Amino acid sequence: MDNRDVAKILRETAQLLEIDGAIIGRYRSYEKVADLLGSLTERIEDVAKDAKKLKELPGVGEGMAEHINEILATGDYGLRQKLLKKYPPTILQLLEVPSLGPKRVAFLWKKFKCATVENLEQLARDEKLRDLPGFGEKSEQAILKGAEQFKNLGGSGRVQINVADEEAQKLSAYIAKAGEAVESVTPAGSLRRGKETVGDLDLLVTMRPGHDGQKHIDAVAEHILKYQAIKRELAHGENKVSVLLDSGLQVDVRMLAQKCFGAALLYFTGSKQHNVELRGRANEMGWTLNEYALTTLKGGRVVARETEQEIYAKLKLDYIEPELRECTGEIEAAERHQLPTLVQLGDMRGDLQMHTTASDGRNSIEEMGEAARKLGYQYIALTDHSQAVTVANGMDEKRTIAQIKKIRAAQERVEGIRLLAGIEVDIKKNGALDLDNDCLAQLDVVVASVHSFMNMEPAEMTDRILAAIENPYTQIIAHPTGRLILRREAFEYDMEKILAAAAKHGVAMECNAYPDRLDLKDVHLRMAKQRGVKIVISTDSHSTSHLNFMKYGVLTARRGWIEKKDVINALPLEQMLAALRPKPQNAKAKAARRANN
DNA sequence: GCCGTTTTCGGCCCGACTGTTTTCAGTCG
Repeated sequence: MDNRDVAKILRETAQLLEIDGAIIGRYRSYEKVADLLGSLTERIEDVAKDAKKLKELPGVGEGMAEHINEILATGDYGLRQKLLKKYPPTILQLLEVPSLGPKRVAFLWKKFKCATVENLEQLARDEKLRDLPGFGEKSEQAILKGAEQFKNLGGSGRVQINVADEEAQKLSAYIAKAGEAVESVTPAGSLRRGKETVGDLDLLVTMRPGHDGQKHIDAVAEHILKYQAIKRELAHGENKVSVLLDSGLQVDVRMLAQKCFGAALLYFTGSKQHNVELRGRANEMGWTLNEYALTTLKGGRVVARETEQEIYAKLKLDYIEPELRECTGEIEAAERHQLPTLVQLGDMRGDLQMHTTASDGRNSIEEMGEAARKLGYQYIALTDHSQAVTVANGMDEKRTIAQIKKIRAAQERVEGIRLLAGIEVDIKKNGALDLDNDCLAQLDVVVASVHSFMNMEPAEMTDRILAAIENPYTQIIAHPTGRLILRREAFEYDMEKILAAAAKHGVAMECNAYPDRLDLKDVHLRMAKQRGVKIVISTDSHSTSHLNFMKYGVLTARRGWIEKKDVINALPLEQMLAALRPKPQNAKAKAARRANN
């Protein structure tokens, strides 16, 4: 069982306990451990082998340790099963419906034995909810809308980071035009933390001093509500506007005085768990922290509020980058001045995976080179597909050799950037690479990846990737887990074994920056770093515009605590080439190289 | 169920917003 499976069982237990009316602390304790598992880099199965180590996890005591062991041993948990005899499993769906929480769900069950979204919708349509205590006509309407939304979004309701990022940019630009009262518009929330998917968008609007009265705030709110892409207004308070955009993305915009910006940015950036920790720390120091300020517990005197930096400093912490704020050890590291210096977009010197018209890309070698040069890169690798990927017009040995020549010829015409001849060679079902050694030896960069037989048994898939890593021509494993965000699960295999082999053989693991992939993901990148595996951040571009996806790869790497020194393509050309695994050079390849130099 | 330089019992982050209230409960982030 992996951490996610255990976390799911614990989270469901927490939800069922809450519906069942358990006291707050009891279900919170289950929630807390479920959250912890979501970000734990070690496998809980391994941790649990050592009883002492298991109980050292924050929030895991005698009882919880036993429950975890039960889950690992039996695949389920007695209390969860017991609660599911009392309530049907579908009752958990109801919690996903906006405007319904555990109290109302419990009430609807008690009153109507209602446990499905369909049943709920029927009750709302039959106007059976409006006369219930605590309900009314409006809540009935809200439930009806919520049920519809639940069905449309398949329950997930999250969008890829690039979608949220683009919406944020458009809306921010629009809000900035509200007039001179608006000083700045800043995205917070999971978008600022660089999470791979975003549930809803948080925008902070600071008001210019002297223009921050209610009258000005109301005017800005009015302006926002006239934004053309709004599907529905969800809430409108004194300093907050919530809307649903046509794209299905929910946006919360908060207007605030400039002097509170730091406290608000910290608060609304999250994560929730990070904030809880900070507030606890503030309390211990005799202060209280909320979205307006860090203030003294007694007397409410303001200690800090204008910038996040000031607040962290008062809490005796180094500044913590938003991408690290997931409560996975960043606060302890900040206390000990041991935070990593995260890689930045500006550190990137080149891009080592992209496609051209030779396979399934939309642009030529020259066009990709020109576009990359404009981004300030020193080098790129053109890595079209190999023959096994027939749908993408993959190249056999002959075409690959011809493509190398074309790239060398293009280099003559494109100045100011080095064009490296690469390949994205397919890892076949048996782990062999899809092109012969003579061909691979002539390439500057060999990127290997899986595009077929994705549903293999974990042990088989592990062996397959291991074979690819052990092949002396493999330098980079691209999109190592094959996941497509919100669409396809990652391959199941033994990540520990794969990373150990990559470290041993000097094979770099890719952080694929394409926003549908972001693969390796944050947790795996951190595991890779801890094991000394080198990282490559590449866009996998299929057109010149995709080259801009690099920022999402960098964000993901930052969430994995990756530093500039961990990233091969943050190195200048010669050093980057030296950092790639050296390939065996056969006589044919040497001759080909001599002819080119 | 966890946890403790105030506590081994009694708390568990906390404020905004909504809709239903005539002082508050539930939801949300």
